Amino acid sequence: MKTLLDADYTTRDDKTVIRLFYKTDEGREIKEIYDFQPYMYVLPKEGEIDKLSEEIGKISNIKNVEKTRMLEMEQEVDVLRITVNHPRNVPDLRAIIRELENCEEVREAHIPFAERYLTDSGLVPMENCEKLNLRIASFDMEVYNPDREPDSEKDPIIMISYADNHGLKKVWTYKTIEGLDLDYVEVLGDEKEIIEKFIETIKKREIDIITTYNGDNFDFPYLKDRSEKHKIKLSLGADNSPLRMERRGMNMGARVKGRPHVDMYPVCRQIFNIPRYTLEDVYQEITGEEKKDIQVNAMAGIWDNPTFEEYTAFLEYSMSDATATLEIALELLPLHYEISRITRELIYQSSRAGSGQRVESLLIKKAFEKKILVPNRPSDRIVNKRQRTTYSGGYVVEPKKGIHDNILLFDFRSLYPSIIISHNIDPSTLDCNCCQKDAYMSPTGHYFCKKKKGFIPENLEGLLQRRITIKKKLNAEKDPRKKRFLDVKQQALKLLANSMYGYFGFPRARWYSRECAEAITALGRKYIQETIEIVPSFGFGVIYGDTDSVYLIETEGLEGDEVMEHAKSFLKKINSELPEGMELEFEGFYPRGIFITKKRYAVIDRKGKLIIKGLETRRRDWANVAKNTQKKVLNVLLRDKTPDKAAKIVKDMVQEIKKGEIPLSDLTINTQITKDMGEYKNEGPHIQAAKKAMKKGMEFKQGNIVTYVITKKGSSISDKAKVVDFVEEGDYDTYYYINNQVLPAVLRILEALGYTEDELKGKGKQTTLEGF
DNA sequence: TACCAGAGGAG
DNA sequence: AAATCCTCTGGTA
Repeated sequence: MKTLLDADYTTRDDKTVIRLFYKTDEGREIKEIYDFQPYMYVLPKEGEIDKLSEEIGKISNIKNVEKTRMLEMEQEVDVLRITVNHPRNVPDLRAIIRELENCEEVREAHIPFAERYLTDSGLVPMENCEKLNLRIASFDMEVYNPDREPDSEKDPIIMISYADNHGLKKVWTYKTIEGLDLDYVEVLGDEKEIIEKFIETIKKREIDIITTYNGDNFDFPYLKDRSEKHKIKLSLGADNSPLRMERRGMNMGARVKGRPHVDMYPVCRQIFNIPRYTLEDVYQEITGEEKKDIQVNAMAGIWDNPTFEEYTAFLEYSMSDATATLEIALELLPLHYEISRITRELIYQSSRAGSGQRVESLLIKKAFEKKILVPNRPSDRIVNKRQRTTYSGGYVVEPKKGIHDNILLFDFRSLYPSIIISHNIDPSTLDCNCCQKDAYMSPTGHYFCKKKKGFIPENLEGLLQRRITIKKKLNAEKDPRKKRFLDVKQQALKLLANSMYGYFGFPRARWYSRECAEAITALGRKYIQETIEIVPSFGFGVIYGDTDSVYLIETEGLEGDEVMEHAKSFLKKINSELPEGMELEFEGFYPRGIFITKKRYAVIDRKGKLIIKGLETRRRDWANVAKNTQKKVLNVLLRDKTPDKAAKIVKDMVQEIKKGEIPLSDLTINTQITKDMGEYKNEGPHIQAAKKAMKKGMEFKQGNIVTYVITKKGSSISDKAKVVDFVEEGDYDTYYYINNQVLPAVLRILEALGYTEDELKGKGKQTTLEGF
């Protein structure tokens, strides 16, 4: 048994060699493939294939020209398959060929060579990797940082922590202290020695996967710089090749050949929705436990003049970074193994890929199997054009504002995927020539072929059917380990199925089709609107709805079983009229809910669990004081049904804030820097806070989340905004936190119940309590 | 006060 | 480098 961990190509004697990095029962294996050459397809102008073939034959660096038949928009076409001697010549040859008189188009010239091999060979990365018991290690570094942000030119690495899933835990450092007693600490001579020890350990312990937390942007590039300083070859690769930093779009990826490096930071940003993505926050999200943390600005001081307690705490912190990263990796990697297997992308790629890239990888593999010509990547000009053409999305119902009791929720199961499948929505079936009258119609005026199944609907259906099979197995399975394995499998399939609609509308997609994306959403609107129209005839009223869901209340004085009977006949009626594969489901019953505006509401379920949507409580750019107060008010209204307590909660919190005793952790606001720092026309509080912090040596760039507090000193809000690291406890603007945080968050809710702002601020009388 | 840029959520 | 719809803030004129 073996599992494919990595693949690349190299050049030997000017010939290409594909290398496949396997983990096997015995150890590892690097298989080399010599007989695979890059190629591209060329579509000739109508009837000119022979002329074109002749023209291409005259060009140098071409190994072979051969006629073949491929599918283009579900039609068989004659094309030329051009084999090239080396991938490095592909771009130039493509440019030459596409200018030839008889050439219509060049295809598949831009598929990276190693990926091309994986596609054509049908190899599945990470197959059986669970059975092979992969050796997974994590590492983290602490760096000397007297100027806050370390500079790899001068600031050495002072600790490297390491943990693997075979029991080894280490912190390598080169300073000790009297009485130091931590069994995992190994004190070596200097920075060079700890780096060498790290490299040696990865190799000796036959590590298969290296994980880090932000290793792409910090640990690996820093380690690389420091290794170069010491003239150490950072030969971590399974073939002893050095670590390589690769460009991946806007970001960098640290690549170790044959021992894939998986950076958990981008993985966590994709999977979790939390206010911040520090290792501590993510660790808490996964395990529910607090992780040790120490102040970054204290590190250099501790290193220079350590006390026993401080140094021990520093070492413990360092160790916990590696063990936490390992724990996170062990938790999240299984999903990525599965995504890797489904999309047949290397784990190095798939762990860093976005939804669009994953869908595309999957489609390229499936296209190869069906001999479908892969569409080219759009040029920047086309991408720009696509970005300018927008289309309409889901339908949102204006909510009936206020409190409602006994709410029923219905929603369409996988609305967009089920529309794609049941209406056969695909670029190749769009406005086909064969079934104009009898086709699947879209409200947009386009129609979709009924005779031939489209490429994307077919594959989407495949994903969903596999998911159904797996879910059946999952329900029958007793062994918790196997259950978890199956659950991860179905999650991965769901993830990919749900990405298909977005892919149609993604301007950089090869299979982009605005008509398809538009048809999907238009049909979605049609079905939800038709559903809403017949609601009254079953004795219900619509409280709210968004895209694929409707919240209903009973309106004709029915009770208990009678309500459920009506709900059942409502469902039956809707479902009898839906196309096969689409289904409206009863999703839940909520004794009470409060609806504020579109996309902002809260309901409580029978178990007393509060479900809050869109409100400040759910947003990272609001302070905890406001979020917690809002949550308390919602609890009082929905759970305890004691609205008069709400005013007291708010008044008490206002007093607390005035006292100046709210801890900073409840005052911080998190906002992401979404643009390049220089691109801002309007600099909001987070940007101005970041800029001030940058003057003090902190680094900020696009993608970072700024955690700031509105302090006492300054004129405007932005002026008062300071990154939390530079704020003293108690230094906060009470006026701002009362009037711009707590009050707006709670007033919005109370106003939806009919209170006025003046009443709530004690200026008026509380007479509008009746009604609940 | 009206408008905008910017952000982050829902589905 | 998945889509659109929507609310809300802080700054500006």
